[in-house]
Amino acid sequence: MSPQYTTMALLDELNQVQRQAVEYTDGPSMIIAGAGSGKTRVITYKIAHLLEKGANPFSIMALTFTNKAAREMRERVEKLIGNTEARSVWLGTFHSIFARILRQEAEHLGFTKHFTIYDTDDSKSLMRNILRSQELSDKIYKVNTILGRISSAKTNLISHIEYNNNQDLLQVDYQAGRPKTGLIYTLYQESLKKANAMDFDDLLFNTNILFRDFPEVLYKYQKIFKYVLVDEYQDTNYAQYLIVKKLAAHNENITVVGDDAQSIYAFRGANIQNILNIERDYPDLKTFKLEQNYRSTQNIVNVANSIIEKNKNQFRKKIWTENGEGDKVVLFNTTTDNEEGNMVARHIFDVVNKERVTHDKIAILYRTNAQSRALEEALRRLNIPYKIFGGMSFYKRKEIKDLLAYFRLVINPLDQEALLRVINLPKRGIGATSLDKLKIFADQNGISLWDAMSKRIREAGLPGPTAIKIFEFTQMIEALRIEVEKKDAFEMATEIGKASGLMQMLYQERNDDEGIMRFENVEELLNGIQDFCLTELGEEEEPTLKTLPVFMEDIALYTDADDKDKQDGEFVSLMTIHAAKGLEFPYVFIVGLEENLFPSIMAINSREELEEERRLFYVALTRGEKKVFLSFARMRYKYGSAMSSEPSRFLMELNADFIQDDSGLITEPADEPLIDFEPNKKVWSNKPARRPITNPDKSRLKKMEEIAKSEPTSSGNQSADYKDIVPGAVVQHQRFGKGKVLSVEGLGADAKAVVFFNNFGNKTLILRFARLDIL
DNA sequence: GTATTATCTAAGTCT
DNA sequence: TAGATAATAC
Repeated sequence: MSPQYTTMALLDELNQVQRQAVEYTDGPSMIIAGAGSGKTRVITYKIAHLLEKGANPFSIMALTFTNKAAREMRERVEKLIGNTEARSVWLGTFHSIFARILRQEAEHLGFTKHFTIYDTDDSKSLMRNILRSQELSDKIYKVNTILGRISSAKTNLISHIEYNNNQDLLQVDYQAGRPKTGLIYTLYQESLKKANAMDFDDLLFNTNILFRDFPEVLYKYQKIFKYVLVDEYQDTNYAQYLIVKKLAAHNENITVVGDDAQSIYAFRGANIQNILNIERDYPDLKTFKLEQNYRSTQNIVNVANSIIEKNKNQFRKKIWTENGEGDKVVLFNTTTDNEEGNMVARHIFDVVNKERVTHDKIAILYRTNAQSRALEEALRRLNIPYKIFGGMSFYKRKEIKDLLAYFRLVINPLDQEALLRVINLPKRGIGATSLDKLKIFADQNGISLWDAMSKRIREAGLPGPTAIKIFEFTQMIEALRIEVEKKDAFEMATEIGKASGLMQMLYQERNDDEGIMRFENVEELLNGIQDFCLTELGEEEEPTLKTLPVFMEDIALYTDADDKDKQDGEFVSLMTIHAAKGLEFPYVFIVGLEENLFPSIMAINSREELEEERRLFYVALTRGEKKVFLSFARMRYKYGSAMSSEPSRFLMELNADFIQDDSGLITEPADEPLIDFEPNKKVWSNKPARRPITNPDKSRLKKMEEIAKSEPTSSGNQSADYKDIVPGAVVQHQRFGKGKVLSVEGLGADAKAVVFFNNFGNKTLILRFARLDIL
């Protein structure tokens, strides 16, 4: 370990306030960090500074909200001080760090260390089962509503027992026509316990229980963690607040970093109050305010400030910058959402060609994931490389979840959701009727479904052949189970794939394009597991066996945004504004600025909700470094039918001085009469005073079209593109990356190509689905 | 028990 | 539109 920097040199890279914040290491502090003010820089330098002062890396806990932020932070600390020490810092998301602690201490709470973490789909499926067993209508007891209610109870540390004793809560449920919500909460928690499983909220809830009921355990961790740092503090909920408070109570070396103006997770229980709480908890709290923005141009900062000023609830502060004035923020509009996509694509085409920037400098941000489709199609038409974050990720695919469910079951046979998912996959003749009987039998005897199947199947009253099939299934799982700690993850995974018959089934189903994709996806998962087993082995630490449970712990809280393959390469990034928090891009497009979309229709009924939407807009704007584009469409497809839309109220709040208004919405009123795209629909009916010009800048538009058309590869329909896929061509695949075409068989969209990818070897791809881009 | 077809309905952001 | 569930036929 040889520090590359001395402490002094390290601190010289900070401005005065940043430096003070970093140097204040003994005692509680809060850093209010405006957008782009070097927040991550301060946290990483503080960790590095602590290490240089001789702190044990194991004594530092740094909590973030996303794995991505955690990884980025770790990399930056490694760069500052050399990596061996940085690797030992407890740096991760709230959920992953406390899942780790919960596994270590699981037996205190009546779980095993191999408990399963249920994702949202598992929770929903479990909830549906409970509603069915209670014969409650899922029309009245909406799965999402009930789960939302349970979730908010848990984040406020209200157990199901307390819930059922709380007259206020019961009253609310009663008046909402859902008097059995409390009972359902109890049944839900009991099911989780029986399944040796926790949902996302339980990870925080149970950590609180652990620290509350086992003071000696709490004390142990209080002594270990001398320094606790929390990123994005404005987005913590009560459960998180209390964990942090308890952990830090012994040493009081707590650093929280946040910005109330960027609080966008109130819907998930985040509580701004936590900022006030911490001031109350630590009367000698030292506060640092970072207000200088190093990221954006003056125009962008000014526009962002003009928006956030409209919020009543905020700690007054204003970010400022010494950066240049820059271009004005561009506002344009289009007739439809598809046209919006086209316009964005053309603007990107223009920016790339004129400003000579690469595609990875550009992001398109939207309010909802559903908006990505129109954008995606438009980008593809102009051959603009892009990557979508969020939405359907690799780990959400059916075939992947199926195999993972087998893994889960082998690790934790009590995992009922996994069991139900795979018991009849491939088909074993175990249908719904048998399972219903078994569930009733298990409930009556107070045992788990797994125990009913594996231990008392004779008593369940099933037809002989069915009982035998079920018993054989449990025997197969048990046999695999014996080996799960002895073999490495890859060996185990392939064995499970084989023994279950799943691989064979998928192999046989490769008769259409989707079948081939499914098989390839599973292959990719197995390759990934192999990589997992190979990496980190042979390093200086003692080589531990990378077992399947270790792999599963690693990916349990993995999300699409963490995908390492997606980090690099020259691609336009598409994501929700929520996902963009903490990121920055030179060019940012914020699309769909329409009423009922942004602000969301769900959030226009109270000032609090509306202010959160406004903060969201503020977050979006402040992602931009050089230039920001805003757009809205006058018509948008929703559930297949066209709906007219009005421009967002937020657009009227923009300070026009810093806007280049191509839409005519906020500057000059239109002189031409309003032209409706559909004569019978009144589009702007509610906004008589401010009428928009109907069309965007036509001359510009036409020119863009010419540029687009002059490009040989972007001249229109997809079939033209297929012609370019010939042996020898270098292509780009969304997941496999760069590759070389070896051979092509067939014609047009249905043709199959064999492509060699550097990282994945030879793949046979159907052109229609492969979406290959010519490089 | 399984495969196919018809019907219904969803509002959103994330670990 | 699309995905999930219910109904129907085999």
